[in-house]
Amino acid sequence: MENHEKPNFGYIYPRPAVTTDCVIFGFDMTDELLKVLLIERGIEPFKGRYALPGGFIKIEAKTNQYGLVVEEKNESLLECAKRELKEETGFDVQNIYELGTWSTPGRDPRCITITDAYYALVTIQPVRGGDDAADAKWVPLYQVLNTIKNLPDGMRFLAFDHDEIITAAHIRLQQQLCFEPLAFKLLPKRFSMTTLQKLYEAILEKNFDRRNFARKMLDSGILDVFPTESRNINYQLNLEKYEEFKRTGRLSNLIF
Amino acid sequence: MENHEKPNFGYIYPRPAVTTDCVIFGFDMTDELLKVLLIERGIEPFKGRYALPGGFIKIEAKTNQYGLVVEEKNESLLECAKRELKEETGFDVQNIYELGTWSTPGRDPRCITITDAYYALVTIQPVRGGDDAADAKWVPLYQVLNTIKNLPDGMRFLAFDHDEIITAAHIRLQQQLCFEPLAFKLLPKRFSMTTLQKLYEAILEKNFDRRNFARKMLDSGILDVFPTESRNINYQLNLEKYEEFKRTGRLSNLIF
DNA sequence: TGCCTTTGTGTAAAATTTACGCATTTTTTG
DNA sequence: CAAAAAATGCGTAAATTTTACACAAAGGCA
Repeated sequence: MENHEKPNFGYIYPRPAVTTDCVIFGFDMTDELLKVLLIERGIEPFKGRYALPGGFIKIEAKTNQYGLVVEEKNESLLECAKRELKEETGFDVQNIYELGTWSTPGRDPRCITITDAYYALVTIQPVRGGDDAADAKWVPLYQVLNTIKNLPDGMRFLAFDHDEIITAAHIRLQQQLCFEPLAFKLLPKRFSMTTLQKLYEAILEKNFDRRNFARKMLDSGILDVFPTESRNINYQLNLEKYEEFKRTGRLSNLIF
Repeated sequence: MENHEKPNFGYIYPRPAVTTDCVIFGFDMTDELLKVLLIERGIEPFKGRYALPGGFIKIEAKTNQYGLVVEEKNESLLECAKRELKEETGFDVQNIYELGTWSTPGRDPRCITITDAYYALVTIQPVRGGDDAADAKWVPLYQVLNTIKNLPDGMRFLAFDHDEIITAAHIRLQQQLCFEPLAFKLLPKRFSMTTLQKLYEAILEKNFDRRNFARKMLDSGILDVFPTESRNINYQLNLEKYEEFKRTGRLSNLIF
């Protein structure tokens, strides 16, 4: 990382540095809050501020005896995002989606840096005894967004332009919920209807009628039903039926 | 452009080259087809093949007497996309949206290149006597997509990975149509209801009932009505009312 | 045990979507 | 130019979906 803080000596045709950043969403079933995973920065710039996990793309250049580049190997941006996530938070993320690029001149004080932002959905482990990744912290999304919204003009809460990225990620998550069964990726395999509803409410910032919500979900046919020991019922997403529903059904049936 | 074809001599910490590409959509009212603007490449690689307009991001680096970079100026990726569009096609594009990045290793035979793809919506000028931009060509989208779909495994129609980009752009356009009045940006200010319907049908690849389509559009309240000399009626998007509708109305009312 | 909360199951009214009918104007074509 | 064909404006009735709300049974808690 520190490599890139140096000016690019002797490089006549400048290229921007390229990073990835990732908004990791998790649904905390204990307090029913949608949360994001933030990292406290240990180095400048923005030392001590919270930031999205991320880092520079890895390119391995092999040079011959004359210093000429004879072979280059790079990872894709998606691979970069996954690798950085694993390194910084320990998460092996499956459900990760591209959000967009941020490239405003001056966004990184060190050098010209463009970032490709992602968002990922994980299930927060109910028992999290001591984080692997030091300084990683689950923060309620609404707290972050409110803080950002109420900031004086020109002030920022997170490092770099991560305020903008996290705001955009939330909007995207809301929209994406209309086309994909994203919510289920934030839950354990089986869940109660109430939990599912709380999650939808947390993401969309709306409240739904309990009975209408359940009917809509069940009528869509994408859920398998599992009785529990108690009177309660658990549900599980049936992926085949969901794909079928996407093809034949009215997608707007899942828009609330 | 050719600058970047050289290996980056002596640059110890390699960075990828960064480009933008853009899928320009236009609706041809003469034949009621959704079209995309393609450029025939005049240079290698992929000389003679069609490609999306685009190019490398501009960074101006000032070096001092010792060759150290003392100041860098860059454009944002969006600015880059707009500039390349203007240069290559003559279009001064207003309605342009980010699509995503493509960064698969090896996608550019010259060097490690990642591209940030955009899609733009323009009104095709009814009279286009000779294109400003040589070798720029409006091609029916369905023709391009069909060609791509029916290609033998491993074969490509457009240069680079532009097959994938154009396919993704179409899907995005379809989805975006549910949240934004995108279609109107492909039409002249005033248009007939039939034209609007044909455009929706072209984008979504579905047919609608004429009377139901018109009612849905008119009931949403986002259109202003203008009589013509003949019995026919013309319409025009009312942006204020559309914003109002986005806030208060059910967005799915505009999903077909 | 009694009270409160949560969960499962409905039902009726309102709103929306869908599927057409028909007369009139405009365009096409022999 | 006139007849046929296609396009346009204005409807209505049935089917479906959404919304609003009632009530009984099960579980948690003082």
